[in-house]
Amino acid sequence: MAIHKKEEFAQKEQDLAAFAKALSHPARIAILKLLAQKNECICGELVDVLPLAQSTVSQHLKELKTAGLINGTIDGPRSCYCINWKAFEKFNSEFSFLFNKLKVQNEKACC
Amino acid sequence: MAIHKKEEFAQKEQDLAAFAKALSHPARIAILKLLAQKNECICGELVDVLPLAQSTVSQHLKELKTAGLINGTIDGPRSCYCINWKAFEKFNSEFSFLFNKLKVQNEKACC
DNA sequence: TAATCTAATCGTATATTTGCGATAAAGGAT
DNA sequence: ATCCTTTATCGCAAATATACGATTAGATTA
Repeated sequence: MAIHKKEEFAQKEQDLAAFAKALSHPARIAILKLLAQKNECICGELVDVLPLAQSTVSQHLKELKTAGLINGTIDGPRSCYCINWKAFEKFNSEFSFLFNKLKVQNEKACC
Repeated sequence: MAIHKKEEFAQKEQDLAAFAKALSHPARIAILKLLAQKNECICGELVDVLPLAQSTVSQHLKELKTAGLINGTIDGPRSCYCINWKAFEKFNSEFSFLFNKLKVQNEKACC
């Protein structure tokens, strides 16, 4: 892939794609589910539950954090994570908007 | 990546991840938008609008089709595409379900 | 201070994705 | 039958993603 083409698309399309990309691995879906099953931040624990090495889990967490889907705070020698609802809702509504818009415009889709 | 780890996660998590993966490139988001702006199937046209070579567009279409997000029919020497609403709605509602479920369980998220 | 514990980062190997040009396949036009 | 048009596929190169062990960094404990 000699040339980057992603930049040539609209910013909104890039943002949606980046959001989807963050969700595009089962490990990251699983992490989000685990973060949701607790009503407090999770410090560690993820490595024990997931079938992955500590470094790999840390890498997935970093990706989710970079994408803005989770927050991480340092608590002594640990790191605690929870879902960033604001960003999450934002992207969810953007997706819903796209999907609903598509649906309305295409009720008589052909094939 | 010597070993495949994706298979060790729950099927539902794999399905959601696969859906997100299909949406994880701006070109594919753009294709879906273009398919939605017409009330009929698009035969060609996509290559003229997108900043990509014909073979690359064809490849993205194949990925969307493999993921089940679009339908394709052959019309003489052309191929026509439109969105597969059934699959699209299914995944959308699954995502919404996941997100809403998370939201309800986590109204007092901490960080 | 030294030992320990947790988590991030580094280095590396391998797999996958992205992109293009070239080619093939298949129907329509001359 | 021969050309043309359209689209899929092949083959390749380069970039990214995935995963792990080893190491580092930072804080708590003995």
